[in-house]
Amino acid sequence: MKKKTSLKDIAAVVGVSTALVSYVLNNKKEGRIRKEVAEKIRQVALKLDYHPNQIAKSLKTNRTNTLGLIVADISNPFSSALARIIEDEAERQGYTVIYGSSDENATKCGRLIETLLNRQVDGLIIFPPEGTEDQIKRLKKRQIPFVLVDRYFPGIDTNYVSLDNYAASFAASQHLVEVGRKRIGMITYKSSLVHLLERKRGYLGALKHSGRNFRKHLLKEVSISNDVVEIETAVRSMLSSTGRADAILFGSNRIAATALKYISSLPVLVPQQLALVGFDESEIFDFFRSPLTFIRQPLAEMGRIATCMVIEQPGTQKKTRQVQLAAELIIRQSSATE
Amino acid sequence: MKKKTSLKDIAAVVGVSTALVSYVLNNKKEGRIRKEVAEKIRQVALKLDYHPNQIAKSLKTNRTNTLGLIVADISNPFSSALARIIEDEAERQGYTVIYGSSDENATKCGRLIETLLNRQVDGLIIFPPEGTEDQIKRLKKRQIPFVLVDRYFPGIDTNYVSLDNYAASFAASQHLVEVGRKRIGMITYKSSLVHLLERKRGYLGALKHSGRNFRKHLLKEVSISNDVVEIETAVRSMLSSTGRADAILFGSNRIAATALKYISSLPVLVPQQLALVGFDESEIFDFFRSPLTFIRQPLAEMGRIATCMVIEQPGTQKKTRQVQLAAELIIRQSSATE
DNA sequence: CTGAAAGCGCTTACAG
DNA sequence: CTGAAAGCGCTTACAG
Repeated sequence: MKKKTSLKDIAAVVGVSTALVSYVLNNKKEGRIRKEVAEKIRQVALKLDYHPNQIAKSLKTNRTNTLGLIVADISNPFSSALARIIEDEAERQGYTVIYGSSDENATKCGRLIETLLNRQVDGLIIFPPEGTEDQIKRLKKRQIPFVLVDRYFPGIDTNYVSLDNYAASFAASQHLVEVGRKRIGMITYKSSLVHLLERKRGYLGALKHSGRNFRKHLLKEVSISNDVVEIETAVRSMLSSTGRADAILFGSNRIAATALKYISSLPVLVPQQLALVGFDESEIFDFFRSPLTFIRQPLAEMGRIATCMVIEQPGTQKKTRQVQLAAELIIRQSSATE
Repeated sequence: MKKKTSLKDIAAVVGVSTALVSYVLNNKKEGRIRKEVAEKIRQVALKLDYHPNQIAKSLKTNRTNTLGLIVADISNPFSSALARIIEDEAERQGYTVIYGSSDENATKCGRLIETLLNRQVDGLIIFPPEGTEDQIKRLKKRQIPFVLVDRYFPGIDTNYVSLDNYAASFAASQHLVEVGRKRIGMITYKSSLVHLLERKRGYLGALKHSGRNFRKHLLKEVSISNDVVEIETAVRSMLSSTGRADAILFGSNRIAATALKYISSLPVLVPQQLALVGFDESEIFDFFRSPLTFIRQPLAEMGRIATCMVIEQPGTQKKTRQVQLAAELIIRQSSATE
């Protein structure tokens, strides 16, 4: 790379100090600098194609105007949709974003946090994986501005933006009850992450509320690694047992994708024999033989609020803010009344 | 944020110069520093929870170990899949990545390049939108290490990694000929971007090669903004005219997604009356009533090569490298023999 | 009103 | 062998 032109170069040409150049180019001491000098400086800056070195500026000001984003996996549509919203909102406020994928792995998340912090990001937006409580506590203690998205830890008082997963899951299950389903099942992740626990709790709550019995074999918890065989096995056993499911709620769009592919290959009628509801959105929901009923998360709002929270957060730790957003149940053919 | 501990703090505690601390912590003058001093420094660093400030380091070394990535839209699966591969490869080599979405807009791309450069990225990986020739030339002149991905400009000698789009499109069209299709259509983008021109050229080439006539009404070029109505209109007119299409090749996964949704609503049999082939991958291809035949791009290779190219590129401009990767045609039901 | 000097947190050529 | 000094490219409190 060719050497870039610096304040010093401009100062040398014009015959003033770098300080003066800095003032002029940042419009700092408006009017208090001689017109001709200011004009000359601007001209030379243009001619030498000057572009400020943000790194140097950051070292001095201790602000990088950079946000660190740690998602589960940038190639997952849920993550990348949020990444796009965060990018746009960050740009609007003059920030750029560095990203990393945790793969739901606590160790990798820890490494990522360290890397981003070493790069002096002004704040962190994190989808925390299971087992990262200590990392989050440490961030708090170090007074790093950050906000948790999608999930959070009830035991730690932090900023977060999340869906009201309990209500969303309750509403979806309730809907299945209302369309006359008797044996409603759920496939979700085996995890201690609160958003997933809430989804399970919402499902159980709705069953109880409507006097349905909870049947152990209709609640399947699969590994968060999204193992295809495990999900197919779960579907198969829910549909083969004596009290076979007549409805299934999927705990995530990844689970739904795998399960739907498998169900497509089975001789089961949707929704007649089996009603289905998905969590999150996915283009494939439109292409399943009966377009899927699903729980829509307000991603735009979620991303925007998270970005604003972490940027606005003042140097001095004010009190934390928790936001729970409401989901919307989009009812379509896969859960139509029989 | 609390003040972080710096080399100075450690030096003060131990009673040595910051230089010495730097040497020890970077294992620079191994053995040439007294054991006890080195040990003491390491201990204090640990106790004070020292983490090097990459910003300061960067200012001095003129390297940030950061890559700038400009995709079309991070929320598009094609972009985000590549973003993930680039992230992984960059991490392996000790780099992090800043991203931005151009939305296929030249002005936005220019702004993005400036922003990333001001942040002193060590290199740029770019999906250049239409009309960015001057920006790319400028990058070359400034001797910024960069690599173009997916598309490139034939008139500018740069590094790039792209698909052999001509061959891919030729093979797909040829395949449709071989399964007995007579009136093969294509819906692609109206664009001067070389990868899209090549796709069109491959289609036309295959027709010619097999003695098929090119029929103007069977080649539809739609706006790159992916307008739903425009794509639906294209499909409708290809299927309604007298010489109606009995096969369609889609020029991108976005076009395919919209077209497939529309075709699903029509009383047309796939593949009996209409064979279909898509470009790129998409989960929805599996869910269309006849799983779609598609052209698979070697994304992993593409991302990896691009990342290595931009990192390896030496300070002194060596000669550029161009890579064209071969696609794979995945044949499935949507183009099965009648 | 104007601008020289100090310093952000590092690295490393160079002097002793 | 050991380590003090200079400097990367900026900003801004402060002196004149």
